[in-house]
Amino acid sequence: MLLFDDYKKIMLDKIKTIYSVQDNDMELGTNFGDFTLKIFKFKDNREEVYSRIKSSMDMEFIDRVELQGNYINFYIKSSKMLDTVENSIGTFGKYPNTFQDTSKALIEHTSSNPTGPIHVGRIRNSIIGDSIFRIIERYGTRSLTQYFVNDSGKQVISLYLGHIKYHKDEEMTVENLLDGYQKIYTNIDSDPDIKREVQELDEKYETGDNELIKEIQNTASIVLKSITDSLAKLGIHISTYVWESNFIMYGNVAQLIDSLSEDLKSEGKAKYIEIGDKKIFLTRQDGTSLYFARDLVYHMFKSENFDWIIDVLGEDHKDHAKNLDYVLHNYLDFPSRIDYLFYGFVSLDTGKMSTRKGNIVTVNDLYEKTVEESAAIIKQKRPEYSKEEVDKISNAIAASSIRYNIIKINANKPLTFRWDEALNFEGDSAPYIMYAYARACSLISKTGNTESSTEEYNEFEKALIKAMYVYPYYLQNSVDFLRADIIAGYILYLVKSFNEFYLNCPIIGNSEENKRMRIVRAFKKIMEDSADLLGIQLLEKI
RNA sequence: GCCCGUGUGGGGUAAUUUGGAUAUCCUGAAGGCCUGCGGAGCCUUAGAUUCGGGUUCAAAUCCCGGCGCGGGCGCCA
Repeated sequence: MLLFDDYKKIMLDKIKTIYSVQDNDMELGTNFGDFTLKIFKFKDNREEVYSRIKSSMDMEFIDRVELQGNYINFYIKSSKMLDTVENSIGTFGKYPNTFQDTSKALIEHTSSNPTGPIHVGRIRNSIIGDSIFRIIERYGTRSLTQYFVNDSGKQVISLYLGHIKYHKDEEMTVENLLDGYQKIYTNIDSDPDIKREVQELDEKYETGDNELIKEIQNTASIVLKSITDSLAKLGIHISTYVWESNFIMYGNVAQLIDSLSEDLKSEGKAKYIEIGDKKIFLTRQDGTSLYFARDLVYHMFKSENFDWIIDVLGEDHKDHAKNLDYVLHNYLDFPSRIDYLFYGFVSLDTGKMSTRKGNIVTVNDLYEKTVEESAAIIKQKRPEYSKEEVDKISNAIAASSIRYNIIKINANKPLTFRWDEALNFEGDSAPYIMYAYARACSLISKTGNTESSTEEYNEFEKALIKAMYVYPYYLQNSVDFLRADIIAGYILYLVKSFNEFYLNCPIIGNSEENKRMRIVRAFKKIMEDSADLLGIQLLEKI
């Protein structure tokens, strides 16, 4: 929960004692006042409504109240907004302050099958998950992230078998494993032996051959390591891992199927549950379990320790999630709050991404090219920087840029990856944001820390102060709708306000220096706070 | 075919939940600022709500239909 001087709420509460208005009748103003109240429902006597509301607005933070058409616009004193931000930072080290929630949240994200490098499509999952995790933490809810490692099923068995068949005496490197995996897939249709071997291993695996399960876990963990290395480059660190095989090893899947037995129907030996006119199978004819059953077990497991479960899923999982949710709530008394966050697929401008056709861009490729490109620009713009500085900055730009370009798009929209956009560092981009921060830092390093108690602010100063003050409203919204793109939009708005201020308000040596530096120092803090939510790495020099 | 989602300037994108003022911002195009505290900047101009109906004082937003696009319809995951 966020704690700050919520002027909107204070005004609304007061207005509610006079007239019946809804919370959403008042919103943040854009061009017309700091806050604005819709009074269409009072339009027959709006003059009277206006004058009664106006005279009730006797709070100290009110600058003025105006009637414009069917709206009442409220202007807040900039000095009060700046005080609010500064006091909170001074007292609590952050604006807004938070009240620590007692509940615990678990965000499951990425969970890519450990059968290949992570590409720019899958990374959308990780970036959304990690940003939502950071936002919820910031909001005051204790959270962890979790990667569900899918190490059962034919895909991972093929990875294991590929190594045995094609690279048996070689070291288990990621390259060898992926090569063997590809070979299994290209040969499985023409070679009945391979099909049979996969089948045999699968049955052995499912009946709980713990020796085999462990060997396959080891194999998968090598590819998994390469995935988490890619994530780490973007500043994404998973708190916990859960191996799907553990649920088979410890018999949880069998238990679940037992406990549901009254609700299950059979077709031969295969068991299914009926939802509407659909049959959702939990086990196969041979008794082995299916994804749906294992996912039920996994969710029940998550709910044992967490009050709030968030799953980040590709939109191809929509039906699955709907059915899962239905069974969890109607047959299993699922105790936790659960949210499913879906995201649209990422395609390339050359068409759909396809591992088999080789039409993919891996995160490692993208990262390397972005580092290269930004390093070239830094060398040109700042030839005096050392190699270490160039390295540090270009890595920060690459991680920030990749994250920002993906998170700024509303998750449920499809996204087309384009190299020229990924490598554009102007306008709505991470370097634009990082640069504004560096400018602010440069000013701070050149000025002293002096007091100022001016009440008068020009339009640029006012706009920037307001942009800082409204941060909690954006944060609240992004938590309410579990949307990280709202924060991206906010940061861009904040930075634009700063750049306009910077160009129009000279500071060093100016008579307004002390007043303006108060604003700059607050801006620096809000930037650090908000950029961190998206994993944008701010540097004092860029 | 059926089900779910989506459609905003040349390209991308916000506002759509909760109907409300002049539809945001970026890019690209045309022009401009600046011996400037860091130009990865700032300003100006032109340019958009898929089509048809409906509800409403008011529709990008809600409802119905068409068309386009994405996803799903496995004893795969």
